Amino acid sequence: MQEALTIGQLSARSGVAQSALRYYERLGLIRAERTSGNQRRYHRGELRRVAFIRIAQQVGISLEEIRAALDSLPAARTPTAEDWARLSTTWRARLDERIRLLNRLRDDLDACIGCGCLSLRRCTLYNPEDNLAGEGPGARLVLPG
Amino acid sequence: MQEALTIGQLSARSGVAQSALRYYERLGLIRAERTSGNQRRYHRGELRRVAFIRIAQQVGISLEEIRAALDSLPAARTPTAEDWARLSTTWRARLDERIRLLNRLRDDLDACIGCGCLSLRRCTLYNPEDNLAGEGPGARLVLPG
DNA sequence: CCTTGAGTTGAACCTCGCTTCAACTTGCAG
DNA sequence: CTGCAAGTTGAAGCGAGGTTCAACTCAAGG
Repeated sequence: MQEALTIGQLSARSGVAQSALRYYERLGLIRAERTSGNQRRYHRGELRRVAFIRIAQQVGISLEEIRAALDSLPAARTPTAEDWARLSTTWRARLDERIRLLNRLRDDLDACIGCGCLSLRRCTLYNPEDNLAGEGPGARLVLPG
Repeated sequence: MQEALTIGQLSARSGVAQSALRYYERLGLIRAERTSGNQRRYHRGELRRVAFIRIAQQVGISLEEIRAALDSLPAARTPTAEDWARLSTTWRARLDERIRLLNRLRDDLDACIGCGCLSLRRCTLYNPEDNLAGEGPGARLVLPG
């Protein structure tokens, strides 16, 4: 098993376009060594990073936030299982939060449809606190989060 | 209760910037009548549409997809509760799907961290079907959805 | 050698979802 | 009627997250 991956190999393995991998490198999300001829060679560990990046993106986290999270991993040595676990703990909270939000949105929508209150009056979804009467009649849209 | 809302009123009520409301109109997401002096006047029902748009956006649905969904509402008459309910049913499925996906992502991540398999080998998260051995050894990243 | 495919760069371009701007016109209160 | 806030337009700009392109170099096989 060879130690380093070319960009083509990393792209094929990760399913991420080469242009995107170079872009991630510019943003500081992944790292590569260079051959004498200036070609990128990736540690196998970068595959983990790329996977992590795509997963995080899926749940709506920006590349900048992802970069910040990945910066918490030690650059000098290969991250251990504990390093990843520490990072994962933080992110689990994010996932939990998003799941909670989605559930609330769905349930609220169900409730609104059910009660026929999509008129935006007396509706917990659009007017959660019912304290917005300051500027004339009617509710104001308040988005959760 | 006045019948029509100005753009300023709709903006204040919905929490959406006027520029965004004009943008939505250009994309065909909302509609407005015009005064003799060419100013927009919104039916109160447009408030529902705007709220719907923001909610849908929150769960990561593009404006184009939202437009397609809203096109299913009758343009001629004010949508009834049944019209909205029909639309909501479709979207509930979307929400359920996204919730399912997020849960899976979280659980898989937990499992991967737990088993130390973030090496992308023998890992259900990165290699759900374990049938990707065609092009050399090692797993390929396969994103769900 | 020569060829061919894979890799390199910076710059330009793209879509999405808006915001900002300039240069006006309308609506309404005093 | 004046004055001013609120509305109008099209065009340009922005930030994120990339892709595409031209012009080149590198690596490996014959």
